Amino acid sequence: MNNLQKLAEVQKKLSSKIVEKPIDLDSIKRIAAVDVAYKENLASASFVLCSFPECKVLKIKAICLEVSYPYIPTFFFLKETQPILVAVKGEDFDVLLVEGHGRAHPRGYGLASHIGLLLQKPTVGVAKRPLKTYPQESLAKVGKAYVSVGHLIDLPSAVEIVRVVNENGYPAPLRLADKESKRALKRFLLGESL
DNA sequence: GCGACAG
DNA sequence: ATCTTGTCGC
Repeated sequence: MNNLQKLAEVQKKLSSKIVEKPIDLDSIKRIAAVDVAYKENLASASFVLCSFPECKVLKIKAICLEVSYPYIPTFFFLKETQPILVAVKGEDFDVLLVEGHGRAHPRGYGLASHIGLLLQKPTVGVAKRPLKTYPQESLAKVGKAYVSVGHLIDLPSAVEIVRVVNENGYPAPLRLADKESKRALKRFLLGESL
């Protein structure tokens, strides 16, 4: 059995630890989002915190790191987990939006689930495109976004949350995170060249 | 040559 | 994800 097959087995095992349960939207006061941008071997992970449900920006930041793993389809978490953990370290929020899938994954364990399990915080997977295969009923479409459970939340709650912060078909916090990670990356590279 | 699945 | 100008459309 090769390393990827072993890693796939790990995903299957961790998948059973994912908890799906409804969340009272009234208990959510702060929603966060993370995204990562790249430039060759450099990764820039951003963290955006917004009020909920108003969705006003409370905090925004980004960190730069060396890329440690390549992107391998269905093993996306391998490449983005480290940057995200560093960006989220020390931060607090009630629910986290992650760019990528959660349970809507061949083995029911995408990046959003992995981050949720590691942080033991509610996470929602939000992707621009669906994967080829995923568990039935695990994926929902909200605007242009494909939503799935990351951890400590259920699909109806995840869908409602994404609907509330939806802006032109995509959750505002994630759109901001995407912008910020790219902006920080360019700023970092420019700074290095001076 | 075959397949080509998030970012 | 990233490489990339103008261009078509709401």
